[in-house]
Amino acid sequence: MPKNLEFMSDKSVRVRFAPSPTGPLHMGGVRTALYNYLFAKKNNGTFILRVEDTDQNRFVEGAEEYIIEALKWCGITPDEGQGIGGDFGPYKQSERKAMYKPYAEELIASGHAYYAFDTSEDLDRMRKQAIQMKMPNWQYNSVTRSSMQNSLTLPEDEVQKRLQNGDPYVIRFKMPRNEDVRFEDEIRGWVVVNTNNLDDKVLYKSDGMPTYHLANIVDDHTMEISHVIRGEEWLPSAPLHVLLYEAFGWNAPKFAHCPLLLRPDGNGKLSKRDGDRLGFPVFPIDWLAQDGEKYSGYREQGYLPGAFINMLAFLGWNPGTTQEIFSLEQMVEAFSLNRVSKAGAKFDADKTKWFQQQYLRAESASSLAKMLREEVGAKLGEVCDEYVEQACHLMKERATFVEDIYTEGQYLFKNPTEFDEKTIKKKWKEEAEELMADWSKELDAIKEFKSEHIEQSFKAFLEAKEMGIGKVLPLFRLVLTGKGMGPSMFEISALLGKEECLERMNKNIPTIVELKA
RNA sequence: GGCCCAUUCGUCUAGUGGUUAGGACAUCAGGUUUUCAUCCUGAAAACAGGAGUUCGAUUCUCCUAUGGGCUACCA
Repeated sequence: MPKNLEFMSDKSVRVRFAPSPTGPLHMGGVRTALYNYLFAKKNNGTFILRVEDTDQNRFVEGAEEYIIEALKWCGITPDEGQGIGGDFGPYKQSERKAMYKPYAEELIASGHAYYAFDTSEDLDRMRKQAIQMKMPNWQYNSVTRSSMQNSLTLPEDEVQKRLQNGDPYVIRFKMPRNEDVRFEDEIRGWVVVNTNNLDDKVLYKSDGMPTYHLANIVDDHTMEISHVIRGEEWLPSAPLHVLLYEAFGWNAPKFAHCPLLLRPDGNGKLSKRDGDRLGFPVFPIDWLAQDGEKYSGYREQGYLPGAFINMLAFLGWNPGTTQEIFSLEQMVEAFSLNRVSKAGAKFDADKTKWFQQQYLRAESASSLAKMLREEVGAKLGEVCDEYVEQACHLMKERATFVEDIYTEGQYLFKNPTEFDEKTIKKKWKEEAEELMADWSKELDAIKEFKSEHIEQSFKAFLEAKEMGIGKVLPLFRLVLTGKGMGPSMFEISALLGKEECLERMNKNIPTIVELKA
């Protein structure tokens, strides 16, 4: 029996990716989105994008657009949600603002929440005092709330007066005392927390916005979310969420907390600054911060989206077989939450490159040619598509990025101006000039200028000269390409064509002779 | 500090009481190649420690250590 069958049985699968637009989405977030997407598709479900912008202070211009574009580049586009639409909108919490207050009030009416009038300054003072008394963890909770300014301690008419006055207030969850909250996480199994360790979280802020906790529960419920798949950093607040569902009398969705992405060096979770410091991107696509600082992305570094996604998926998930290269469709087929690992995974830049190399190699010469044109465009000069395609064919085995095809194989597009010193030193002997001049004549005599004919002619030339291939071919390579290494010289010369070859022989032999002297 | 989560080669991981502890990346050594890359072959490399449970623990339980997360009117 398929392991996911249980999810298909009662209600349909609806999952959401719910980032907040406080900046660019980093690769950890992309992976969470990916797991949501894979899970949804695997179970014929719906993948929803919801924007959690309840913190007006942290709003960053362009972040929402960035998220949508990044997901699009990765190929994990939502079925429903912000920027797409659907029957459960709006999908941006600031646009749902009006609907949260009644829910908060419902909780007050049922005794699960209360008004609190303490200001941020009051709370700061409490915390500082506590630290001075060597109690570093002051919390607004079942014991401290009795000495604070709230609707549990103040007389009813005083509460009403303050509310009518428009005094600022928040609504807090009344955390029950000494209760074990338990839930079964799809990845971790049973998690148990005692409510004595939990505080009276603010549900509704004095600015009229809900906090993440309230908005999250209300939205997940009203959007009929079946599974909450999110990062491990949410695990500590999951018990609160479970309690909230209970307080509302709603069925809670299933939870799955994914392991975090860790930095490859040292400790801690992967963060914004690690990338450019350690020499790899942490973002899917470039992000230009408002202070002008640029954070680089995989897309602009030349990674193929498939490679990026494949690599990400394997940071914390595996199919249980030895197959490592998976298209998005194959991943959907193979995915299941119970094969997601529990421990955090250190990001590995080398393996990422390896994935990229595999994906590049899997591309056809013609699609590589197309990409190369898009990337380096005019630098290629006036060459036909077929030529570019051949160049890609020759270079792709030794390239990691599309751009490498050009940077490593510039000589395919123009006569080299630089000649590898080491090769000159090692291979260019006294007789080289004459040898190459003779070979030039042989080249000129080749009627059908094809790889196999050039090779035949070359072999004959070697025999006539009674010389080994290792003495002569590197010289030919040096003259034509300026390099000491690369693809087959016969294929290169065939691609360049007779005319170009002869011209380079004429021009470059004297240049090298001069360099040698 | 408190709470929660985690712990197999350097890294990502397979493994669910009995295995020569498997694979991949990286590393190293051979082979192929004019060369480089690719490719092929091979090598080195791990169950954090300690108690239990058991005929037998990498696998189950507990403790310790280490790592990580959370601890805001942020998400």
